[in-house]
Amino acid sequence: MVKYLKIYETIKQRILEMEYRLNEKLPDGASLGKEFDCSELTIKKALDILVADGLVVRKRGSGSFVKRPLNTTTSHLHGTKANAIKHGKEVTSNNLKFEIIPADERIAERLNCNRGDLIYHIIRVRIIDSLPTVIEDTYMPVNILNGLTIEHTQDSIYSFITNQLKLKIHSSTMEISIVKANEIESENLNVPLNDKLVAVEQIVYLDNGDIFEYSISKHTTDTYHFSTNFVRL
Amino acid sequence: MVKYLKIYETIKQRILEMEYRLNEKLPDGASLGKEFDCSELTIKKALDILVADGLVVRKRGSGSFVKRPLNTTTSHLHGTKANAIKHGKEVTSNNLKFEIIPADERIAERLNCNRGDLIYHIIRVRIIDSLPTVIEDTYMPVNILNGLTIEHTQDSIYSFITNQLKLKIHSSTMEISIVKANEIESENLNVPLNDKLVAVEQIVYLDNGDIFEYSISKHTTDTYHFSTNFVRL
DNA sequence: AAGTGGTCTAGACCACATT
DNA sequence: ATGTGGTCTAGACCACTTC
Repeated sequence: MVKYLKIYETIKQRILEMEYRLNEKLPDGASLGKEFDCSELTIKKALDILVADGLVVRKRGSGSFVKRPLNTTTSHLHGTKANAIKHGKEVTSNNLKFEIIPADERIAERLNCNRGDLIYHIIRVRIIDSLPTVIEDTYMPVNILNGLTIEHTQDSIYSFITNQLKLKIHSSTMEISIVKANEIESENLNVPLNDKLVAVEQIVYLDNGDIFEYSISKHTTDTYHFSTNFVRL
Repeated sequence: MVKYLKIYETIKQRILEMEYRLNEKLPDGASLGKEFDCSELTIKKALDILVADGLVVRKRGSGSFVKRPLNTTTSHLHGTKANAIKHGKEVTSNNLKFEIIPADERIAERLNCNRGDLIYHIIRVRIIDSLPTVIEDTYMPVNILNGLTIEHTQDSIYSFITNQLKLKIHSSTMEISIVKANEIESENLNVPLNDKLVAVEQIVYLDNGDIFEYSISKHTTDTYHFSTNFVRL
């Protein structure tokens, strides 16, 4: 690991373990540079990540201060399964569809590919702690996800992507709105027809700029919970 | 403005105006350094912001490439009014409550202040394009928002904070879930009792680490729409 | 082998806050 | 006046990609 990340981890640890306490002033750049045997700029890079995390505030002329403790945000840069496991829950999947189709106009636009390109189309009901909770409608380019099988979809597609294919997820866009359950959704999620569902539309980017997923998930309202934090750029 | 921000703006402009086109390779660091008469590190800082924006991907060994066009994300680091205006909508407010109260246990924890500290407590119904759309329950420390009047709450509190008090918003945390309308909400939002609403709980931080707002907003499901993008840190 | 980004240094200079 | 962070430079060295 590179130096500034090591320093970042070390200082983060100190904050989380209260070695540096809330509102306490951190040592200045020069002192930290001596401690970690590096230049002040390298210290700055480490502290800048802590600032983005919201754990530190730096004030020109007065110093760097410890701020709020880390809050546990569910990252939507992981899959449904990884998030559930992080919260100690069991996930199974019920595949409604696993097919390869040519991209139509709309899908091609979302996936930034050409019409006719081959696309995995997967519809799954995710069952969390024995409760049908989400129905996920997912589109992924075959040329990126080459080798994806129905077995992977039973488990975690994200783990296939990161562990097997060694691809790295960079970012995602997300839109949340409320929709009414149609017949299929009603049946599979065990809710009344026209009951309200939380619709989440996502486009997920790899760090090379490629899009590997476009999906629409519909969640039951009882179970849906989303939390995040923003930092102004 | 500092150099790297100027360079960032310039290059962003070139991408948005298609001078640098999608998937096109940008000039390398040394060339850009010559063009902008600066060091390569300064170029890197500018390009790094474009990477965070998702507009550029940098690949060690091969170069920097233009990626997807900017998408219009509604920032929740602005107020309800600013967001509505950006979408060309009219906002008015109907104040249900404007009081100053001492912080109880729960509020003190959320606002990271002491029990008994004075807090503005404001409840407003926001009417967007003649439709009652959100009921906002807001708590703000008096010592930070000193001078806030009921007139400001009729308009935009955010504009008071940024324009009058010259405070800068740094970040926010946000939680979304679905709840049932109680009597007050049902009446004011003109929906049936127990109808579902989108509850958004927010804590907003200033760049000095202080919290200036804790709020719970409840939106009608017909109108709620949230979009954002994440970047993995 | 050549091209290109990423990390790191030492030091200069500036902007802002505190005393 | 002093302390502290922010920007910027010039150059070294390394890691990865392409040819």
